[in-house]
Amino acid sequence: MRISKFHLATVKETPADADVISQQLMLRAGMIRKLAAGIYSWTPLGLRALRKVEAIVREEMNRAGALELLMPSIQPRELWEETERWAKFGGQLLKIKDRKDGEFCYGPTHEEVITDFARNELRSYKQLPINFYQIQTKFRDEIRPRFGVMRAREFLMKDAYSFHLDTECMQREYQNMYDAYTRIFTRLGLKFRAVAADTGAIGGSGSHEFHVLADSGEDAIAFTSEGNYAANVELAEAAAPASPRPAPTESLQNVATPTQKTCEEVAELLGLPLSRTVKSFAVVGEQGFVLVLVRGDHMVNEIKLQKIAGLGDFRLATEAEIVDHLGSTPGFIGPVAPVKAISVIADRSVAAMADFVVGANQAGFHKRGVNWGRDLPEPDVVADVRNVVEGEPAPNGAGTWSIARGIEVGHVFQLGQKYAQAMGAQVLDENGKARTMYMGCYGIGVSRIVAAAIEQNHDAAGIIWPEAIAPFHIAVLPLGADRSERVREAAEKLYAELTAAGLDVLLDDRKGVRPGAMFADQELIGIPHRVVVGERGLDAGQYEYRSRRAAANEMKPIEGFVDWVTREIRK
RNA sequence: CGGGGUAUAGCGCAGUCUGGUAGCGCGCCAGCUUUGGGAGCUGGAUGUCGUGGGUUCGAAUCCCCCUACCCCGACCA
Repeated sequence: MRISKFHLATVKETPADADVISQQLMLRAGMIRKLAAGIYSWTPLGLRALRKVEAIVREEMNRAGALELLMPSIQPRELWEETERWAKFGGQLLKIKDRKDGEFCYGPTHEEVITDFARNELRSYKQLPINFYQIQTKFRDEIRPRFGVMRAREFLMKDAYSFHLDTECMQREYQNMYDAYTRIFTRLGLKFRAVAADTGAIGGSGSHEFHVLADSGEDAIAFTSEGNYAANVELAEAAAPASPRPAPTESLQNVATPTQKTCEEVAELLGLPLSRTVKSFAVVGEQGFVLVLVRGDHMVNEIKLQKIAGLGDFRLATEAEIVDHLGSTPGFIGPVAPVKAISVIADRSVAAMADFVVGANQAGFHKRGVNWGRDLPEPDVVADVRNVVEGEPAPNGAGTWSIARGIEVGHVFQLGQKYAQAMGAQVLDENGKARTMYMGCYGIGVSRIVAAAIEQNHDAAGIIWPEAIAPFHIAVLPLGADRSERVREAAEKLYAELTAAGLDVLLDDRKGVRPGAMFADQELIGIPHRVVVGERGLDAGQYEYRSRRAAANEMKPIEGFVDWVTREIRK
């Protein structure tokens, strides 16, 4: 591609409303343009990167035996009523009406459509197992779209759905997809990690997420020092306390904490370690007001909390409810002597504490020397309801937990019969008996991968594309071509040869563009290789080659250069 | 949805408090010079000051409504 015939639209200034590096660089490089909140156009440059990701995903899905199809993005309400997700999916579902007032949604995912397709197409166990996939635009009306295409409302997704007669078969395909995903992210040149995950709104039994590792990632993932187990922090289990609860040594007393509301402030005032304080988190569940207790140095894990019987879809308590049940405003609340009956859920670490500090349910006061059984009843529920922290022991002798940040780019689920059951997707087995199919589903955020790759690979000058995603493999930069017929001809010849070798080549044939601007553009848009053609080099029979990751030029003989650089790029 | 903020040229911003000719930088166009790390000079084009209403002789500026966008919290590929 010649830049003179391409739409290269780089800018020097960082757009004001871009707050992560990938979004800044994609805008500066001219890869994407915002149309509305969370809705982007892909420019010719950006689309080249997107298509490369898409091509690798498609190749590996095909290699793994999945069949590509394409389903509609607009889906009728009736289908979503069958699984009760028209209501359950909530505000993320973009609902639209046609001219006859018929109700539709823009597909955020395709379990309903594919299950409908499968129940119509699949009649016999002989047609199973089968795995259908598509690469298609999805729309999720995110509460808060941000970070450019990393968390957009409209995005490109590869979604696959497999159908099976039994669980074992489903699990084999799950493993097959897990392996295909591993190949995909490896080929894309990304540092990634598969982690055990919560199933969320999609549902089902088993699930893994694939995360691109990057410090700017929105997700925390936990992995053990022994045994190679990794999980989303939402799921990572905290080991039960090793030692039993000590006997009380202090008596219960009120202490004045006039302005100290947080555990940190209270611990500092009392000269106690943060781990001696207890945080009280007020929620309202199906069975009323609940106080959740975790240690002052821990964080409540709301996903774990949701799984506790009787809580269901809990919500944070309002300030009025807190005052009503405990007699105090937030900041000084605790489980001792509530005004009204409440239930108490204690994290396992809290249940094993003695002589701890809690809010006194009185503004300006906390209680210290608090002990279970003596000063308040034993907790109603003791469970693991907190996030694990860096360095703490992992369960089952798996060493210690470490925490890293990741960007979720893939997710595989064993759905079981959830959708097939709700929608009556059955086939006849070898005995002529109707059996409900088992399903798996497997997603990859194609557009998100482009952003994630940048988060993981950039420097002060711009993007550094992994070879597999780069919109162009190599840039040819002629210096002084406006004055030198020789340079112009040599660059044209090199461009033709590299193109003939099957590479995606960008030739900077713009008139009157000075060298500094050429270099800056090539580095910003992240072309992994560049070759400078100038009078200096031609006199010496050399090109100046530079890898995007290198700090200096290498002089390469013109003779044999195309072969050499083609091998560099292909390896 | 709750809280906070912004809206002025293609982009980044000043001007608003204290009402009176709409500005700066980058980019864009033309010419000349320059040419190995985002060139210099000269000249030029570009705005319903987010929308609607009000106050006023006069509104980017003051008041009201609306809308869009951004940031912080509960979601997910």
